Amino acid sequence: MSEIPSEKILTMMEELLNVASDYTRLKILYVIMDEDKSVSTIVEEVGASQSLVSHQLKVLKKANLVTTHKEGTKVYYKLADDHVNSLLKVVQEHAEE
Amino acid sequence: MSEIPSEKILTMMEELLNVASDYTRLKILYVIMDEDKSVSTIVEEVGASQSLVSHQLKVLKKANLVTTHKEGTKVYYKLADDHVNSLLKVVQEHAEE
DNA sequence: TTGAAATATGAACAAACATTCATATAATAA
DNA sequence: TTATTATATGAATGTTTGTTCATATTTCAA
Repeated sequence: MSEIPSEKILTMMEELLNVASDYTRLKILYVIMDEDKSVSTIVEEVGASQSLVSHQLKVLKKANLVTTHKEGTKVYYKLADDHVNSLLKVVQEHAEE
Repeated sequence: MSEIPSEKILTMMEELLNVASDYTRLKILYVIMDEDKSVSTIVEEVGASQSLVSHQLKVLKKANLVTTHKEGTKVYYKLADDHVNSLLKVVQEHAEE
């Protein structure tokens, strides 16, 4: 007897899934999964343009999937919490079958 | 040391998340979560137009998130497998905090 | 065979979005 | 200050997509 979540919860779920459902952002999330990394490192490892990565990092941050801290001129991004990990794991398992 | 999934896997993950990341489709998935239901029942319980529900059911089916069987004029939809449940659970938990 | 009920489909449209390009801002070093 | 490195931002654009409206198809009963 699972209930349908409230409109508010459903909307929040929709937003989270929307943010996660982009190739570039998925790749970013994996790149910073184990340790926080600077934007320039993320740009290298993701293999996308600096502008695109910066735009998408902003999307991820606005949705609270990542947090940041600054060191000098560099900005380090990391996953916000463990839910993001769980989400990626479940989706990856589904995809790998 | 989590590896970045292959391009193919990432694309599949992107597609799954995309399909899940819509308000109407999320609601449909919850409506048929416990038992399979006919389109007309889904339309009622979701509270969207028949056309919209039908279109979105098609999207869900194409992505293999749901399966169908026919009884007379009615078509019954149900969740394809348990991954869908797990995915919704993880996302819902994230949203509820 | 007509009619009604259930479901699917196609066109049309506005809104959302990913990406690129050019440029701005911030921090530091020389 | 000036130059350089790191990051962010804004405009522009082409594509995708959610929704509606109208209509088609299927199934079965009368």
